[in-house]
Amino acid sequence: MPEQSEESARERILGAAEELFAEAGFDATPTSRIAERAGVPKGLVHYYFKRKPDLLEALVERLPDERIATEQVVVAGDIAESLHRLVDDLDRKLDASAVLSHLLWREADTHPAVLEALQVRFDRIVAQIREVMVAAVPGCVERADVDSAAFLLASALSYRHSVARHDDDAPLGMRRELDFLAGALAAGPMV
Amino acid sequence: MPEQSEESARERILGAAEELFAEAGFDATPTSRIAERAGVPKGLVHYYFKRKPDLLEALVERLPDERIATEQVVVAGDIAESLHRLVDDLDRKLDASAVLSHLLWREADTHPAVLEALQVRFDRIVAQIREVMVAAVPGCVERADVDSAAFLLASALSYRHSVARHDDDAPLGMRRELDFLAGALAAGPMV
Amino acid sequence: MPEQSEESARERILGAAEELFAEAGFDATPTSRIAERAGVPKGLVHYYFKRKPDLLEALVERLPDERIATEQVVVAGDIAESLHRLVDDLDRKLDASAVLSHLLWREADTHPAVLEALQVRFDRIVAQIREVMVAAVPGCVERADVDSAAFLLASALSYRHSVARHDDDAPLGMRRELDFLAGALAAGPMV
Amino acid sequence: MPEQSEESARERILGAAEELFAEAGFDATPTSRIAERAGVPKGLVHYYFKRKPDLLEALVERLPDERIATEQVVVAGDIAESLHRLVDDLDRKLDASAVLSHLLWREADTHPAVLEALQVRFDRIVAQIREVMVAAVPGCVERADVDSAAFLLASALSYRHSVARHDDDAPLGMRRELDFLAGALAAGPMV
DNA sequence: CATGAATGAGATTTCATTCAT
DNA sequence: CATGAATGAAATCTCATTCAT
Repeated sequence: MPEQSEESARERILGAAEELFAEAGFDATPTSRIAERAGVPKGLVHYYFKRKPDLLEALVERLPDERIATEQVVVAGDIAESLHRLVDDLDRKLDASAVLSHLLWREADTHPAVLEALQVRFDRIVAQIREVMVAAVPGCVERADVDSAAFLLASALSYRHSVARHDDDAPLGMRRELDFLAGALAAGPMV
Repeated sequence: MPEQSEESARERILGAAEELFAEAGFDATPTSRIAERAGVPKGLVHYYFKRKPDLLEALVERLPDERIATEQVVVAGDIAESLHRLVDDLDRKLDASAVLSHLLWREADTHPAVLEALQVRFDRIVAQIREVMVAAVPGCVERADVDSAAFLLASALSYRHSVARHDDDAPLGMRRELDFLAGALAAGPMV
Repeated sequence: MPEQSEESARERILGAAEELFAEAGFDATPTSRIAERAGVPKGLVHYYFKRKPDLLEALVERLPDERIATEQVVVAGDIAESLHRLVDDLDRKLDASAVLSHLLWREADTHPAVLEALQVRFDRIVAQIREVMVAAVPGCVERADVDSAAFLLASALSYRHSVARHDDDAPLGMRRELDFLAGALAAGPMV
Repeated sequence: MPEQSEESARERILGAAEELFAEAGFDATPTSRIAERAGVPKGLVHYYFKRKPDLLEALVERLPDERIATEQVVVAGDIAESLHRLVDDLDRKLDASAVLSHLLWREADTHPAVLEALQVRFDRIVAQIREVMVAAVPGCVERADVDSAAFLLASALSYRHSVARHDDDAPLGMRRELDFLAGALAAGPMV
């Protein structure tokens, strides 16, 4: 007899696991505490997830697809503005699953399924940034520069959303950095 | 009676702990396994480190100071070359304690002492990059641009050394990105 | 909706239980695995057999009656041949329920109903062997010798069918032993 | 601080395990009950025996060697008496480890180490009986008859000590059967 | 009738920590 | 100083059984 049956018991368990794993880490979170927070009996956790790592795998599968339609953020000819809009959108989507993202970063080391999911995601973000840059730059632009800028930006984004989130007082935006990158790209091929 | 007494038993314990924590995480590493790998009896671990977290704290104190003398890497007027030399040096120093860095990053969430050490280290790297940039740029340069570039570079460096280290096939160097940043800074204030 | 409804679901459950109990023992076999092998939902096992031990009792009731018509195996005057035929028949019948026999023997210790069934069966076999011996021996024969021989033969038979079945390379027949016993009985009363 | 330190804690644990396994079987005996009966904390059982099956293996290694000096039981020329003395000695030795023997028989199915130990033991008993028979028979004797008789007797002995032990009212001795076998052998080659 | 989600007691196992020697 | 037996709290996982549908 489920107590708060709005959400299915399975869903409540996953939610509780996500929170607790993010708070204390995978290993430091007993399944009993997950059950407690989810408001279900201890046995039910293992009924749905035979082994504890299965919880992690299920969480990976809940990772939202943060793909963004390139044409919706590109402002033709204005790299800086295009990047702002892209980063805004990415931030929003990444924030929506911030807890999840962070916990996965922590567990990537020891859980291959998690590691793979994260690498796929990073590559997707790099590709997306590159796409927007190319679409926004008016004339032609050095492909190597675009790659460099995209890699730097993706690193900074990922870094902030996974590692540097502890630094609560840091401003979320990256306006300064985006302007800098946009300017560098607009300046055309460096000699 | 220590078996391989070249290193002190205490040192061997710390070395074993560093390896094992990095491999499997702090929580997933039993002190008994640390003793085993260090080749010391189980009791000795707790003799030197009363509580398990004491091992982590001792490891933090082993963090080498990767400060680099600015004047040794700066090539006046050549930002790109200066950054290359700086990143080379940083990479070398960070790599020397790569395992340690990574493990600390993993445990930052739950061990405040570790978190603080990491933030101090990140800030130190940003400052150092900024110093080198300022010293290398010939004329004046927008302070905001230097800050942006330094932040982006420090992010990418930290990201690689803590998180992205799994990606074995990625080239360690960042030549392309460094050239790009150097060019952007050399181009002078963006409009 | 039974999937392979040739056999009734109840029958398939008993068959699966017999196999699994024999493979791993009663305690080490979860009812869920019985359901799985039988191809029925988990709930159905407990629907037909309220408690797990009920499965064992139902299996005991399936023990075939291996009684053999004495007159069909006795070759008057030829003890050896008579015993051969008897043992052949018994082997066939016991083999038909070999799995069941073995599992019951394993569980006899802890399930009184099973123990009783096995003792009844052993006594029946002794009696049957005795009957055949008496019918086959031409003249008179020491009753004590018949008893001894019957007991020895029943022991060897039971031993093989319950315990020693692991020894796959042992020949099933006991020709040598039967000839020996027949000769001993034929030799008349020992002094 | 051991409570009854006459016997070592490890020894008390093995003793308790032997008793309980024999009473209820391996699977039905929780390690917690073993600890309880041994008068040690639960953790100590797993300190000495990492996995539960390790307890069984340790018990197998405690199996006494019931070898008997042939020359001590043989009464030259008197097969019956020789067999009596042998069986008496074997009974005594087997009885000394009766509980252990029986429990091992039960678990042979699922624990290969146990199975092997038991087969070795059975073969040893057959060989010993054969030796005594050959030494006691005055003239020459058919080798096949000796083999048959030895196999029958070993079966009956093993059967009684492992399986048929439930039958408390059965007399332990086998005087009748031994006399019968001795007579059969003494009668010389059967035709 | 049949089902499978739900339950909770309890089993095995792990492990940091203590402490007598 | 150093050791490893001892301890017990707690973790993961299993499973017979119940019951609403």
